[in-house]
Amino acid sequence: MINYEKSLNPAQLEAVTATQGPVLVIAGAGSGKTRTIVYRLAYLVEKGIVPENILLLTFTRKAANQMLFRAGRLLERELGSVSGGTFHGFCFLLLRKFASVLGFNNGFQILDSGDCEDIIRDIRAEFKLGRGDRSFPRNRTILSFISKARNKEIPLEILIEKEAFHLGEYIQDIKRVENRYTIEKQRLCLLDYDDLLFFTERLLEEHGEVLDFVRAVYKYIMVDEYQDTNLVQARLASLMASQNGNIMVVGDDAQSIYGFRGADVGNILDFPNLFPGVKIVRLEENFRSTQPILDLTNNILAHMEKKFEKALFSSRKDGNLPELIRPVSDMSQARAVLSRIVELSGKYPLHEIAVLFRAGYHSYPLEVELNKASVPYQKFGGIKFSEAAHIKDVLCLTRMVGGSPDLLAWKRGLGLLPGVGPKTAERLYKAYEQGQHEDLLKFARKNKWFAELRELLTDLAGLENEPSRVVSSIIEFYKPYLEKQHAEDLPKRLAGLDQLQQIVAGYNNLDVFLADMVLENSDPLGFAAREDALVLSTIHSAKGLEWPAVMVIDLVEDRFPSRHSMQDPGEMDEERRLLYVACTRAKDYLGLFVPSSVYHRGSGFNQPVSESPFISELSTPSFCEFRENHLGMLKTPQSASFVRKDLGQSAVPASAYCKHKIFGRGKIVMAMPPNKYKVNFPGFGLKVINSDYLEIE
DNA sequence: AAAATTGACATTTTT
DNA sequence: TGTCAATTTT
Repeated sequence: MINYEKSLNPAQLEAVTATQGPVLVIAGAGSGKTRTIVYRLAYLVEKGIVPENILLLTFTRKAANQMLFRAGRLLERELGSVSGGTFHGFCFLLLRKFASVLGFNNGFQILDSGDCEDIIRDIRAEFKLGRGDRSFPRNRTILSFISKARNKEIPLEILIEKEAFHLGEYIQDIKRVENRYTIEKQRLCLLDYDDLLFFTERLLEEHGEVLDFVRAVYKYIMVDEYQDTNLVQARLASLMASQNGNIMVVGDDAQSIYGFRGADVGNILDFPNLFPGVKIVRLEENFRSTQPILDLTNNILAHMEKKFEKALFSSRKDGNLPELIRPVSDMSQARAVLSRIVELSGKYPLHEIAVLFRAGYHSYPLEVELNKASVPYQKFGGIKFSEAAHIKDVLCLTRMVGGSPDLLAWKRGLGLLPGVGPKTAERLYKAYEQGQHEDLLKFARKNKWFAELRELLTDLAGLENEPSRVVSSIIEFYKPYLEKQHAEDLPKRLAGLDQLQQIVAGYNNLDVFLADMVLENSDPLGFAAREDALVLSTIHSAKGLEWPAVMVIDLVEDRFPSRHSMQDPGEMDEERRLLYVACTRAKDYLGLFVPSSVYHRGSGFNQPVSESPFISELSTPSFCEFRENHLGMLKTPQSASFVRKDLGQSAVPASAYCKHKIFGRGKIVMAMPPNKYKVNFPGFGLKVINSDYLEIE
């Protein structure tokens, strides 16, 4: 038996043991949210609930797997029979099971964003929209507005009026595209991400027997990261749970960072109205970060326009102040980060150090430095593995193996063959769809590459349950094309194909594999993070994770907050929450980097940039500041330390960050520490510059 | 109709 | 940085 009282604090215990009826858990960052869910899973099973009756919806499948693994370890049994995953993944499985109910007799395919763009491109060509008009919105832009309008459930024209006024003149054209897009998807049995959710809702609402089935199976529902659900997801959850009301949702409004995708903080705030009699539990004790780090994050939160009071406190009272480092440029920033990493790696293994940033490309200069220094790293976020051109090629060829016709896959797959372009590909597809095999045969006699592909597809037909064999054959077929097309970075791409083979080895069904490749962005090598690699990640992909040492880079205007968000105060708040999420990932060390200039593509020079307003607005310095001198690097005294006045004699080992090689010589300007700290730099002169800064000579 | 070439351009975040 | 669309050549 598990001793819950001993392992959990009172609030956590309350959330764990409230198994009947609706529960809302407001879980501050680092408050043991995952622990609570894990123990609750175990508790339910110990109380005799059959694992099959539990549904755990999380933001990534990786998170779900981890929780199931940990609960299983507590119980000393496998919990694989709990259903867990993302909303989208769950919806896919449900729709697949009941595809025929919705009229998809030959199944359906899931579209990734590249597929969707292809459809939009065709529609634009057909309507001859935006020919020669350079300001006509890009396909990607059109698509993102269509999706956003759907997610927010507001008409497209209103969304565009509100968020993209400059596109006003194109509203009618975009609406035409939207209509056609919907029709086209239906015709080809294709579902995009949003369709998965809306079709599932329709399935449950219009088919009572399906709803009854779902309710009978999933008697206990838990939803993690509820602050990032959108309207239809919230409706799905309540639809499935409303009969017996055994639903627990967990979230933190301060960490809502997916508004751009239609996530609605209102969901978590409205939950009590949706389920009257809900039990509300607040987890406010932070087990992750040291108090100086929490002081900084509370400081960030204090500037929120819309404030929800939250009093996070830590039992880890000691610890270093977060540091703020101002390198002269982004290149210099990369070197400074590298130098910190080298130093931190004496204390922590590489995979316990993370560098976080706002957008995928912000890490490029750093990646160059890491490669030069042969520091292994693993990057999360940015481009999706399955959307890299070569992976996508292989996946499309694989899609052609399944029996059901798939126009997009045919177009891309056949387009690889010499002598075949869009027109021919479409012609061949039509022939295939209508069973005119003679036409295909005729072309095969003319084009040996097509003949070869046809033969391969025939050989692989019927191997739906051995996806691994299918994919390896496809890869062998594809390799010559890869060599021809991507000769420059061949080794990297070949390695990617190897990875793909490793991934597919874990599947026994081709369709499920293909769907997962579209639905599962997280790490390509499964849920085992590499043990020996530094972590680079966008902040969005860092959600829910934690590291002993965290660095946040590019805290400058236009990058963080992103230039796009500057107009709307609501989006500004979301950016601020994003910084909050980034900083609350840190357990012991937090480093914030503000380069004074960044490389500007257009001019080819470094342009000066000002610091992020989120840094300027921090009222009292919650950090120790270092400024890089233009003459070179600065050296800090090794014996420097901060002494907490209220702790008497015991010195805080601030020297840990005062001996960096990058700070080679010159002067240091640092922030005046908060009142309760006293600076102690033996052997060095301290000069007060103003009420905010000290200079050390 | 397909392939090669040029020229412009735009870059958040993710299921 | 590479991606995307328009243009020219095969």
